[in-house]
Amino acid sequence: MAEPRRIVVTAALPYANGKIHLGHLVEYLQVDFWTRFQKMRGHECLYICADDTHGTPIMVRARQEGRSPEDLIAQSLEEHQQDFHDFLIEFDHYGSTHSEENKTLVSEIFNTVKEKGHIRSKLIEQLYCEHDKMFLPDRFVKGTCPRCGSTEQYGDSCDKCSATYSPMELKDAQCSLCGTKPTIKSSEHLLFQLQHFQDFLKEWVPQHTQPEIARKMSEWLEQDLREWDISRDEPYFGFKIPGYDDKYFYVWVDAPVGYISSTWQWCQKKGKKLEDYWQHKKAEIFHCIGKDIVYFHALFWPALLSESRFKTPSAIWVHGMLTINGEKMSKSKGTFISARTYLNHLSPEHLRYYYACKLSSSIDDLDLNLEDFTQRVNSDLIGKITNLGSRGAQLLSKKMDGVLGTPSAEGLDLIRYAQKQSETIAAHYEARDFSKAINEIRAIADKANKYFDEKAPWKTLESHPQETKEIISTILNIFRILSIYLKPILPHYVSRVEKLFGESNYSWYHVAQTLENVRLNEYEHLSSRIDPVKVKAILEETKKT
RNA sequence: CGCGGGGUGGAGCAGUCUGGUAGCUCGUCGGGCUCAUAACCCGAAGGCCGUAGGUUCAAAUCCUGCCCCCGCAACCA
Repeated sequence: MAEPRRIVVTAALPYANGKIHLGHLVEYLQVDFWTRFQKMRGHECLYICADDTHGTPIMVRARQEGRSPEDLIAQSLEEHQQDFHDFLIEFDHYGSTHSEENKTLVSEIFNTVKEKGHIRSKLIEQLYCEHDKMFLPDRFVKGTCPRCGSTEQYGDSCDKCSATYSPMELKDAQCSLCGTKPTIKSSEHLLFQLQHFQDFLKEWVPQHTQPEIARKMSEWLEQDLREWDISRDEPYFGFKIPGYDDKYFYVWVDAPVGYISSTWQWCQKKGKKLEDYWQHKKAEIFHCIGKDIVYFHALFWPALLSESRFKTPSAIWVHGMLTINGEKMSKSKGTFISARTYLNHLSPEHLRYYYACKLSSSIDDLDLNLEDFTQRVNSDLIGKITNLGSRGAQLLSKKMDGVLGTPSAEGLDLIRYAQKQSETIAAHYEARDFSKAINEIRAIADKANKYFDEKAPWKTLESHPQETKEIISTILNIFRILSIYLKPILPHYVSRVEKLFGESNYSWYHVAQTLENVRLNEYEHLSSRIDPVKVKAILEETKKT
């Protein structure tokens, strides 16, 4: 085995103002597959995440619910962690951006870029609600589009005619909270001089993102970059900017710093040094994000990091959005399925398997077609793969003595073939082409089923017990190998397979062994078929809530 | 004419860079098997590759226009 790598992988921090839904899971699950795979390969690989807790929406909601923002984010943190846990997502550390560590690092990074001359202040005019006593971000202003006259449009753009404009241009503007007509008020803002990083980013972005993303980013990079407003006025829920009494960091400044501070918390827990993960030249850092938040991660974030003591990321992995039955998730269509609602009816491993079947390293959207989901899980995972173990184990235990024999030469050929796919499948996992990995795995299962059928061992139990056992032992060894390949995706399922064979803690390198003369433990049901009624129940529950 | 991505049998995808009999899985239909979670095996039907043009001996693949879907458009997160 090669020298162990030292890797930190992050998934985007979920916002504390909302529930985890199936769209979020596209990201958290694929990172979970990848990090579990790396760990099986013997590498040090941390899966780091945290709740994103600051900003206007949290403050406003806490105010509406008559409680403190701290109380709200504490509840959210608990719910999020429970959802992730129940989806078998295994973080090495799950923190919060509302932590002392994060506050320290945000201030440190800010002070560094300020000392290097990348911050200037400027008076900025903004809509202000006299009733709610706050400046209004774009999404808190509603009015009529100045171009096409559509009503109920937000402050930044019109979803009817796709015009973009400033909130000041919006006609009949109203505060979306209280309906009051906003006034215009100016205040001092701090601006990060992103344009200082134009050359750096022009070179950096294409080297650290997928080609499609680099093309998209060139839209910004070919123009002159603009300065980025990183301060917000009171009232705001966030960290105060050092040196100012009434200014707060914009949530998108402290959110990505949460990647580092959450790693730092893990280090403290484990007695490790943060430098080894965020500064050491051997360390690899990957950010997995949706295509909706690319510019924060591919422009602002590397620019900030480039002036700090920390490394810029090794790569940014951008994935597409989730659609359900081919359409955007929608509350009105009842397809805004929360993680919890799904879990109330179905096994997390079914969704894990389905997403793995469809995930690649491209930025294409991923469609959760509920009918396809049901069929694919039932046919592939249960019918082809699981059934192989079920047939083999029960044949051996119920009709024979329950002890694995030695495969024949022909059987060994098949086992060797399954073992030989190891590096191909590993390469697909490494490249995050999970769908290709699953294709390879399924192809092995197909061959095994064919072999099973051709040899028909159930017919020769009495007449040729020796050969019969050779065949069943071959099938079970292949089933074992398939399980090892599937372990990053189906951790609980595979732990039951480990138990069946009297083993534990499969690493990737367990595929090289062939099991012989081992007594099987009792066969436990590994996974159930999806009953379409339960899929319907999920949709019904979603419509109700 | 804002930018990027996508549109391939009923469903989900591969193939497009490097033109040359349209491939995989599911589903459907017919047959086989009965060890297994109505699972497994064999066979068949089903596609003018979004659309209209162009280049070429030859286009899903290269070029152009148009339509539809997703995302972005720097103060929503």
